[in-house]
Amino acid sequence: MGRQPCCEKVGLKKGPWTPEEDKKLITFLLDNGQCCWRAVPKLAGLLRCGKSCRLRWTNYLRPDLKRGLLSEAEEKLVIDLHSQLGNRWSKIAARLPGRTDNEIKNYWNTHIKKKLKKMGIDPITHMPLVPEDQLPASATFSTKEIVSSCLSSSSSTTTIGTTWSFSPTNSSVKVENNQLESMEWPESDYLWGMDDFMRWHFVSKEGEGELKCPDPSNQLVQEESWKVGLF
DNA sequence: AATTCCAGCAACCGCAGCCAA
DNA sequence: GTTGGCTGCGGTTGCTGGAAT
Repeated sequence: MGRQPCCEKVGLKKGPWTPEEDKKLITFLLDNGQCCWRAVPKLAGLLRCGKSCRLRWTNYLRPDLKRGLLSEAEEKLVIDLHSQLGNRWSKIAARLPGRTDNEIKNYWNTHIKKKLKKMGIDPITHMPLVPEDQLPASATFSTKEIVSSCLSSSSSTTTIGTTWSFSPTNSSVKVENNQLESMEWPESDYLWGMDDFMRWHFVSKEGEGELKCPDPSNQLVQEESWKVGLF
């Protein structure tokens, strides 16, 4: 039997969206809001699958999207979140205002993966890419340190990062997070809430963004700085 | 100048999860 | 408890433009 397709594909257009199609979709969604995606193409006068409309809207047409390359701070945040969450792009994207899961996934696959490999870090495990026979008796590696030193020579104050201590003799790996106490936390605990994220201080630096750890004594000022810098 | 190669990115596909009937 | 529909997610594909030959 099998499932029915999400929509009747016969006669539907595929491939790149035209400006006219974009305009129709934007106009419809701004006028009516997001309702059931299945009905959107019909109501908006588009020969597209509802899924395709949702994707186009969420990834490219939404007015709150940021475009362009990820800033250094965003890149570091993505790396850190990936070390905690793995390929859960939507969860990672939720921590980066104005960025989409698809955008981050693409950026990871095309830029960050290569960069990490070049740095000697396994992009999957975030462990150092060192042949087993070359490992010291015991060592401590920090993605924070490696990433910070390799991504930029500027003095970053970002304090996000995961520290891996492992001992080949007993194959034990100890994972520590500079912000978070344990990788074993349930997601709701070890992920930052949006409020936590908003407390970070976004500083414009020669066109690049940078996250700074907030001064706990002046949280309100830091929060406002972040918002101003970001938007 | 023409051709080939390759990186980057937009878009598609299939599956899983959720929810209502 | 089961079934079917819808939405969202993650992996993958394929097109495009720039670089290399």
